[in-house]
Amino acid sequence: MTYELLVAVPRPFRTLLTYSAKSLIAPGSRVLVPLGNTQTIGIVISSSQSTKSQQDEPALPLTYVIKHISRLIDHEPLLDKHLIDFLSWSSSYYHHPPGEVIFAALPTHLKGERQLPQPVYWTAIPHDAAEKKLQRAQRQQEMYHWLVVVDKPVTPADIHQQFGQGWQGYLKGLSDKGLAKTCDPAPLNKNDVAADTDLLRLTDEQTTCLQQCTDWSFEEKPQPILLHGVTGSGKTEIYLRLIKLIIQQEKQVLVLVPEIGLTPQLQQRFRQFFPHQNIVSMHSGLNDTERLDSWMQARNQQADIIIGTRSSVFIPCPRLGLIVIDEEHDLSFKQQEGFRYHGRDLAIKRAHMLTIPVIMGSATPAMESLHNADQGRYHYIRLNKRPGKARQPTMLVQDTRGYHLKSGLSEQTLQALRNTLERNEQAMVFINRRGFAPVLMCPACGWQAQCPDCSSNMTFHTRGSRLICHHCGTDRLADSHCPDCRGQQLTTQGQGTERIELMLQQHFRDTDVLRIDRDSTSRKGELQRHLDIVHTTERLILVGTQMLAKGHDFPNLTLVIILDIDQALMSAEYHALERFGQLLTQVAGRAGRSNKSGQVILQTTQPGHPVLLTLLQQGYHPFARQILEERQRWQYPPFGYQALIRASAKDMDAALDTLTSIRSIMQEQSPDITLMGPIPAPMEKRAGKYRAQLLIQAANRQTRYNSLKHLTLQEKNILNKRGVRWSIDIDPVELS
DNA sequence: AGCACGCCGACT
DNA sequence: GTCGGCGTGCTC
Repeated sequence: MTYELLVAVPRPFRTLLTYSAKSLIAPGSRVLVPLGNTQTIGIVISSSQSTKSQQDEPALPLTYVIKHISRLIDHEPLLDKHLIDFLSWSSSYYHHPPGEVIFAALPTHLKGERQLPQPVYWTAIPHDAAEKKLQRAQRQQEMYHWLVVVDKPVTPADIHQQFGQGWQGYLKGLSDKGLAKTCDPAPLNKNDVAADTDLLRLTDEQTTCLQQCTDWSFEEKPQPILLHGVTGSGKTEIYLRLIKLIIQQEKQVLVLVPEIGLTPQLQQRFRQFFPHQNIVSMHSGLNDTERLDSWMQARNQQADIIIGTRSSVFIPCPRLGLIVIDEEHDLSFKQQEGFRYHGRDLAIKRAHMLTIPVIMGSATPAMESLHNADQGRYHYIRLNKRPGKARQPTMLVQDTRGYHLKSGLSEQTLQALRNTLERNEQAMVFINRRGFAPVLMCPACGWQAQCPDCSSNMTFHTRGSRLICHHCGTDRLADSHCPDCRGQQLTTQGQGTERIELMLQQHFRDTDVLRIDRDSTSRKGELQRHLDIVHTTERLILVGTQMLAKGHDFPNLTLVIILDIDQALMSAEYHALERFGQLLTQVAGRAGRSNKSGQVILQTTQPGHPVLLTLLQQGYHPFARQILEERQRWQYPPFGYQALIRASAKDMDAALDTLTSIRSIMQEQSPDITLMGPIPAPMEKRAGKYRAQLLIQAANRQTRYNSLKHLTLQEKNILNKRGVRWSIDIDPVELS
């Protein structure tokens, strides 16, 4: 008797491969299989009795010989049925090869043949003479006391967190002395959840909101909840209390946060609220072993709460009861290369497949989410009040047309800065461009420093007088004179954080100017050091990029100045306005958070921009309405459904030719889709490759799916030469 | 993605 | 005469 397996291998194949095996293998298990003339790891997706023995004639004659697997690696499956179904769905939705999708969900260590680690727990062995035995071993004594006090089985990860480097030695010491042993895991403690005194801290608005979210969450078929809460309105407090209810039902909770959202403060708040729960995290700051540990704890149901960035949406959680998505509008939920999934959208799908609630929060919800709420597909609730006396800041538009700007700031803006500093308060200048100036040019002949590998200017950085390309990282010493006409002194044009910093230092000699951007905070812990300075210095000017917009609380900040927004207002990219509105609202939320009133100044040459005025005068929601109306007129998302096919090659024509071929294949089969392009990408050349794109728009998901499914089936018929690489991006958020 | 096969330039 | 350049095509 033989069995037939469908196996996903980590290769860009559009299909699963068929292998035979002598026994039935549980789906989700790893197998080693022959592929070509090598071996590779695969994950079994399905397993069935071979049809070969039953019928003499197969329905379709096979054009290949089915090979036998080399060996089974796992004795228990890594992934459960739900996760396999969820990953398969993701693979179809994004038209991405199933094997690559499945392997994207595995921690690095499990992508090979390494054995699944067995969970280990340690506990203290009570002993009367323990004190005496440990007299001369200070750290071992501390560890023993800790194990006794904790009074439950702990994992090596817990011990590591508590005792840091050298924990293995101390533990071994205890074990050798008969004072610690391995044991079975502890049962989950559903009753010791959170301190009840915390409930007293909710405001009336929060209490009502929590009640509503609770009711919605416990509906028979819960719909996603969109929690629209202004900055500082306490969305986290709602999440925590909703999570508590789910934990009490002995379920697990997955919390998705943006890439920079997983701050020590957030983890601290969770640990404080859930002192008895096992909280694990999953983010880019962990090494492969730590990631494996978190993954295993989630899979083995030891972790009650998993906090992580977008890839955490794929973590196995056998008892998942709730998904929380914080800052759901954040762009970092969308993977921008390879398997281009959206963590938020997949989280909603996963919750739907499991019939569990999902709550997503934001001060500036994404247009798609607001639209889904409008359509009744999501529940929608608001939190409008900031705690304490904090009020919304006043907004001032500063028309800079026809003014001579002193390195970017108008005289009125400088005056507002002066006033703020005189009151011993902090000001922040926000400019979304790092470096000194985006252009280095020759005033005589017009030459500009260009990146050799990208179609973009190189940014001038003062540190070491260098030119850096912000798209590919090319970095070289800046020219001292024009390479074309040899003569003149070169000049810079435009401004970045460094130039604003320098100008402010010269202008306000008695005030500290602190710059916060990727360049000034690249070293580990540097951002935290900078933030500490902000908290301990009364009077200060902060200069920075969008790093400043996210989550940090600056109590003494009362003035926010926003520069260089015209690009967003005039951009051809329809997402730019939405992003600008979100950024402005988030940045403005930094001003006047305690009992001081805040002011926001916006310098622009477009003071009459209608959407800008709506945002400033009426707020985010009316602004969003206006954008949605505009999108509806053009049938742009969320009213239409897009996919972007990107191609890159060593020359532009090759890329365009491939896309033209794709276009004709799609057009033939799907007359009901709109095809735009192919055109060269807005940035034609990047990192030495020419890039082109073809935009597909459909009236519904089904049409989009069918047209792209047809394309992938016709893959072999695409005219493709000269090393053209192409890929599909579903629901693109960046058309560059 | 790997890995092999395959047909054209500068080397012991 | 061969080593190796990476274009093309296949993997159950």
